[in-house]
Amino acid sequence: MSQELMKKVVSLCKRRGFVYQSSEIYGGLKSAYDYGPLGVELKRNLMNAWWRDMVHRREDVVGLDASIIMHPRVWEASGHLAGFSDPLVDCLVCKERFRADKAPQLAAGQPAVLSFPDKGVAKRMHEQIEKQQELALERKGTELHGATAGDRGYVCPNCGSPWLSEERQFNLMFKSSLGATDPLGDVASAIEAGGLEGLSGRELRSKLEELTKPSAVYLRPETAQAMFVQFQNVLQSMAIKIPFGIAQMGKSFRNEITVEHFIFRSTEFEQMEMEFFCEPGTDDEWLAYWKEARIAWWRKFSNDPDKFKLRPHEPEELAHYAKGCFDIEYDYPWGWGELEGIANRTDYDLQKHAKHSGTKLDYFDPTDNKRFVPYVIEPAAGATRGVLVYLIDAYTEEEVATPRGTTETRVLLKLHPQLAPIKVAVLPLTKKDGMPELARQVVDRFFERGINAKYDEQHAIGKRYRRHDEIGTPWALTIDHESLSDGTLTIRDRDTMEQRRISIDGAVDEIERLLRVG
RNA sequence: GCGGGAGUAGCUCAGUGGUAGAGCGCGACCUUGCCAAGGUCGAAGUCGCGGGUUCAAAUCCCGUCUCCCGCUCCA
Repeated sequence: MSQELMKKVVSLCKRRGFVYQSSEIYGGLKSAYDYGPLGVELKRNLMNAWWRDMVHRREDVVGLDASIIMHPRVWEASGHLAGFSDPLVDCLVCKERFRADKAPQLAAGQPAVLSFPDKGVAKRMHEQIEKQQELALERKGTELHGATAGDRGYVCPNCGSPWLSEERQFNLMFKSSLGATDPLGDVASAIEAGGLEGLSGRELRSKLEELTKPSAVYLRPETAQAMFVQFQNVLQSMAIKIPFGIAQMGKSFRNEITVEHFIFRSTEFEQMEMEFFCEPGTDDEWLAYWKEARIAWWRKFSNDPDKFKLRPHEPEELAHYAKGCFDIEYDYPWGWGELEGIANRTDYDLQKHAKHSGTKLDYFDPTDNKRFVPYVIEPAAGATRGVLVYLIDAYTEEEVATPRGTTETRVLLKLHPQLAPIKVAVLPLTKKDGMPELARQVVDRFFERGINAKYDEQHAIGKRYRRHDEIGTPWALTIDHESLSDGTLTIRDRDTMEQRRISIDGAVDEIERLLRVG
């Protein structure tokens, strides 16, 4: 059922020009998507709404648009260079994949007991292990006895098996090289000079890294670090006082271990992040403030506010630098999942960058002659996730009666008018009697006011209504015979399908009014 | 990355070795004129890609890419 919903949304996205797979004619590129003519409008509307509410409508938040490639030492300081490579291991018995550092610790030589969900599985695994490992085990119900832990010092968290694959490093940041000369040239020279002969795999790797390091740069895995790195510049150039925030929207890149759920988790994604700098001691209040403000913001544009919830992080779940954290989760078709994280990052980032850069990153409060390193509350939202959430939220099917006495399914996107790609469709009832000409004049009035309107005369009127329902156009204005004589037109509501007459001269003002109300 | 499923027209899918199909959608025209109406005609497919088996492959085999589900990670 819910998987059906996801399929329908994905299909509609392609059919109606919201989201296409990247490089599709070349077979597609894994986890890369392009936003089509309607998708780009939806995404921009969402991001502009965020910017408007987070920056323009507040005195205490300013914007930033930093470069995607920053000094590589930024990522040393932030911990991303180290922390983004977690050793992962596969269980050779049950095929579970897990993080080595989070697996149950068991000293070498200790008895390792394997356990499985039922006897059938246990029996099958028993035979498989004895065949593969040439080792006799004893089966007691769902458990297998007689194995011992290896030198690795841990066992599979799922079944308890000591038979594990090699630890594999996953480099989650996208690496590139800065400069017009190819760093592989240096590697080639080193090989020619014989400098790489006789090295072990590990030594060779570190040597190659050393050779390529001078030109190595990374695509940012999050937009946040730029706000810390530019903290001092913003503070000084804007004459702004704490508490204040720096907001930024933009692309980030992560080599995720697994990408999934359409645009939910992709290697290239778009974020809307804000770092709110406050005095230590006020951080708990600000975390409470921002988590409420942020979930209210998401709910504002939704048809189903109950599908958003705040989930506090368990202490053991918290990132090492975070003092407290709330996720805003959405009830996706596959279950609850993250949409935004609001974290109390303490002074961790500013301290780190101060130390690594040798620059003081603190704040002097002139009112009480106090100097301190601010704490940071970070509401970090996924913009591309937001697009997906509102598409799912908006997708609606309803049974409607036809004039022929049958019923049929009407598909509509109940997008919030401020998010809808096209705000208003202007339709001549027929292609005759000067209706198209008058309708075009009406569209021009919307163009002049910068409202995305669409003239449409193709097919019968009912079909045009339905097509605009499907792309979420909230209002349709129809020029009919009366329009020609009395200067009025009908305005049709997407959700109720109800119509009323308004004056043509007042149409633009009316849509602007509805857009503000909506 | 590992395990499972899938890829045929824009979309949804049928087609299991013998001339690539349907519905919807799309385009033109006729008719109608306020909720996917009817009619006529039409365009559209590297059957994901590459290789192999075969007289013959969408169909069988191998490889590969992509998508979906699970594990894991995160905005």
